Amino acid sequence: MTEPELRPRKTPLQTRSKATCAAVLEAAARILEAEGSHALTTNRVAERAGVSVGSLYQYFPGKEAILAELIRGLRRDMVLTMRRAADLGREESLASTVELMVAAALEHHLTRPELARALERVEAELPVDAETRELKGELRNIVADVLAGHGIADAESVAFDLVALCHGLSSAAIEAGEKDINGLTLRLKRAVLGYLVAEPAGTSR
Amino acid sequence: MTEPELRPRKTPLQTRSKATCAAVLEAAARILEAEGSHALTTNRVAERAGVSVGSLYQYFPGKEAILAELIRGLRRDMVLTMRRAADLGREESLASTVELMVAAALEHHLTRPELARALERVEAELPVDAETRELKGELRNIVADVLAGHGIADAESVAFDLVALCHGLSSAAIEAGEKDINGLTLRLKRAVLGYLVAEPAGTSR
Amino acid sequence: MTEPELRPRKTPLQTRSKATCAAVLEAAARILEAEGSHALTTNRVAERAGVSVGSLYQYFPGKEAILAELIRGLRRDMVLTMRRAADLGREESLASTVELMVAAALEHHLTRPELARALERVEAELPVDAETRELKGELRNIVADVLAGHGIADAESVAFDLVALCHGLSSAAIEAGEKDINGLTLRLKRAVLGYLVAEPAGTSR
Amino acid sequence: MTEPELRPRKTPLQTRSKATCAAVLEAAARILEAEGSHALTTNRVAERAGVSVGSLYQYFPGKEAILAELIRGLRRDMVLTMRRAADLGREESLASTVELMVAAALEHHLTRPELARALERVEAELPVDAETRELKGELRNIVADVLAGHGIADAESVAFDLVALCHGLSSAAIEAGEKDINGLTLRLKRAVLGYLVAEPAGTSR
DNA sequence: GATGAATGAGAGTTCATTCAT
DNA sequence: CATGAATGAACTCTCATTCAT
Repeated sequence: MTEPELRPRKTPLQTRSKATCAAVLEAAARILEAEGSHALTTNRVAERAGVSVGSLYQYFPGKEAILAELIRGLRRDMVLTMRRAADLGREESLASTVELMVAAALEHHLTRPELARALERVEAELPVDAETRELKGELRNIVADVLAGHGIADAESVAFDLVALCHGLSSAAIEAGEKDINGLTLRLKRAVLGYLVAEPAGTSR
Repeated sequence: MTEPELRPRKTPLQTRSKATCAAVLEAAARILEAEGSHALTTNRVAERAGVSVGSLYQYFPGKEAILAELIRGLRRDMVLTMRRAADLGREESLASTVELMVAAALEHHLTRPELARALERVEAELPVDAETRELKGELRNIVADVLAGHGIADAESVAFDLVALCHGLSSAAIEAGEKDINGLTLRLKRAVLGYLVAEPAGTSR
Repeated sequence: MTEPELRPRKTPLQTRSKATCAAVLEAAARILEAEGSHALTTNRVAERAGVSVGSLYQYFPGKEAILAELIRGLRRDMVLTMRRAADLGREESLASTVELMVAAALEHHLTRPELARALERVEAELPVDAETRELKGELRNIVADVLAGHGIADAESVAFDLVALCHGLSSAAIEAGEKDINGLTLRLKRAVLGYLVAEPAGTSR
Repeated sequence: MTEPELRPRKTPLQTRSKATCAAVLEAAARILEAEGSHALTTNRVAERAGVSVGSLYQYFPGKEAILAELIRGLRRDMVLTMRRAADLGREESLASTVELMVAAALEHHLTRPELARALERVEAELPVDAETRELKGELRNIVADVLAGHGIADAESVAFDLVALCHGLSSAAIEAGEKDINGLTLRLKRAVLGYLVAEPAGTSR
C-alpha cells in the first residue's frame, strides 16, 4: 500500500495554468455535489473542466490529489472564517462570541452543503496529509484561544469536544434537511454553552 | 441511476446456508476494518469467507447488499443495547440514566471501532433502506421516551440533538485515538446534561 | 471443440420420469417463446418445470440436449402433419394437393410461432444431430413423392427448392406480423405453382 | 429488459481511430465466420483485432453494437449492389432484369457466406435498430420500383414476397453447400418469374 | 432417485494512467 | 505543453454443472 501523492504537481504560476487548475477543481466539486464520489472519474472531471486528461495529470498526480486539494481548500476557508469570527468576538461576552463562531461554522456548511458532505466522507477514507491535519489543529487552536481568553480551564481539550459536538449536531441537522438556520444556530449555542456551564466531571452521583 | 437492491436474496433456512451467509458477512466486516471500503470487492469477500463468488451472489444481490446488511445488524444491536440501558435506568435519576445510556452507546462504538467507523462512512454514501431508517428513528424514540419520562419538554427534538452531538463527540474522540473510556463517558455526560440544563433558546443576549 | 451430447440421457419408461421430462421440455419451450434463447438457463428451466436442477440433468446431459429435443419434436410433428396432408391429397389435382400441404406447413408455423422462430435460430447455431437431419430429408422426400406422382421431373431438386422458398416466404410474412392466413396460403400456392409451371432453365434470353 | 444501445459510441475522425474501429469490426466478422456468434466475446474480438478491450469500448458500447454495425454494413452493401443492378436493368426485359438482380443478390451472399449466415441469425435475435429497418425497406422499394416499371400490379406486396422467397431459397442452397452458382441463379430466376406469371390469387381451383 | 447449495471459469465493462502525436 | 487514443488490470456478476445430503 504505497500512499498516493496528495499534493498538486506544481504550483501554477502562469495565468493559464491557474485557470486550468481551477477549472479542474470546480469540475470535480460539481460532480461530487451532483453525483457523489463514485461518479468522480478523472476522464469525466477533465471533460467537464473542458480540459484533456493529459492536462489534468499535468497538474495533479492523480484523482486523490484533486480530492485532497478540494479538502484543503474547504479547510482553509473554514479556518479563515472562524478566525474572522473570533476576532470580531474579541471584545464581546462569551455567549456572543459563541454565537458568532457557531454562525460562522454553520454558514460554512451551508454554502455548498452537498459538496461539504461529500468531501467529509471522502476525507474519512483518504490518508490525511500533513497540511489538512495542521488546518484541523489550527481550527481547534482558534477555539481554544477564545475559550482561554474567557478564563475557561483546560481550553484545548474543551475546544476539541466543542468542535466535535458542533460538527455532529450540524451535520445531522443539515442531512436531515433542517432549513431553519436561526433555530439551528440557537441549538448549537445551547449545546456549547451548556457544555461550558456544566460541571466538568464525575462529581455528580 | 438504478438503485441497487439492498435486501438479501434469500433468507437461508438450512444450516449450511446460514453458515455461508454468516461467513460472507464476517469476511466483509474484517476487510472493512482492516482495509476500508475501497478494498471490499465481491471476489475478495468470497475468498476471505472461504466461499465461492457464486455462493456469495446466491445470498446477496451485490456488494451494496452486504454492506447494507452489516449496517442493519449494527443498528439492530445498537437499538437493543440502548433499550436495555433505558430500562435499567427506569428508576434512576436523569444523571444516572444518561450515564448508563452514554456508556451503552460508547460500548457499542468500542467493540469494533474500525468497523463502526467504516460502516458509518459507507452508510452516508448508500441509499438508506427502509429498515435502517426505521431503526434510526427507533433509537431516537428510546431517547425521547427517557427524556419525556423526566419531564423534559420538546423531547423529540432534544433527542435528535443529543444523539447527534454524542455521535459527533464520540466519533471524533475515538478517531483521535482516545483510550480513556471513563473520561470520555464523563465528557459525553457533561455535553448531554449541559444541553439539557441550558436555557432552550434566544432568551440570552 | 468437443461436440456436446444432444441425445437425452435415458428414454424414460416410468410414468413419473416421463412427466418430469415433459415438464422440462415444456418449461424450456415457454421460456424460449416468452424471452428468447438468451434467457434459457438450466436453473430457470428446472425452476419453471417445478423440478430440481439435479433432476433435469438426470434426463438431459445439458442445455443443448433440451434444445435439440425440442427441435426434434417440432420436426417430427412437421413430418407427420405433412405426411397426412400428402395422403389426403393423393387423389386430388396438383393445385389442390399443393394447397393442402401449404396449409399444413403454415398451420405448423402458427401453432406456436414464437417457439418455432426461436428454435429455428437455435438450430442454425447447433451442430445438427443425425435424427434432425434425417427428419429434414424425410420432409423433402414427402414433397418429392407428391411431385413425382404428378409427373414432375427432377422431383428431388424441385422439392428442395419448394420447401426452401416456402420456408423463406412464410417466415418473413409471419415475422412481419401477417395475420391474413388465407391470403398467405394463396401467396405460397402462387409461389409453388409458379415455380412448377415456369420453364426449368436458361432457355430464355 | 433495457434495450442495449446499438449505435457506435463515437464516429472516429482521426486515422488511428478509424483503423481501430475497422480492426474491431473485421475481427468480429472473422470470429463470426469461423466460430459462430457464441464465440464472439468482447475480449476475444479485441485480442483478434490487436487492440485492447478498452479501445473496443471506446467505439462500441457493447458486443451488440458491433454486431449491429456489421449488419448495417452488410445491408448497406446489399442496397448499393441491388440499386446498381436495378439501374443496369433499366432498359432490359423483365427476365433480364430479374437475372441481373438475382445474380447481384447471390453475389452478395457469396462473398462471405458464413458471415452472412451468422449475421442473419444474429439479426433475428437483436432488437432491430431504425437504420437497419430502413435499409430493409429500401431494398424492397428498389425491387418494387422495378416491378412497377414493368407494369406489375401490387408491386410492393409482390416485392415483399419475392425478396423473401429468394432469401429462403438461396440461404438453404448455400447452407446445403451448393456450388453451382449459375444453376442456382437459374433456379431463383425460375422462382421469381414463376411467381410473377402465376395468377395472383384464389381464382384457380 | 431427488435435491439445491456450492462451484468457478469466464463474460462484460470501467477507469486511472500513459505516451505518441 | 496540450491532446485524447490506447491500455489492461481489476471488478461485478452469471450460469452450466457437480455432488454431498
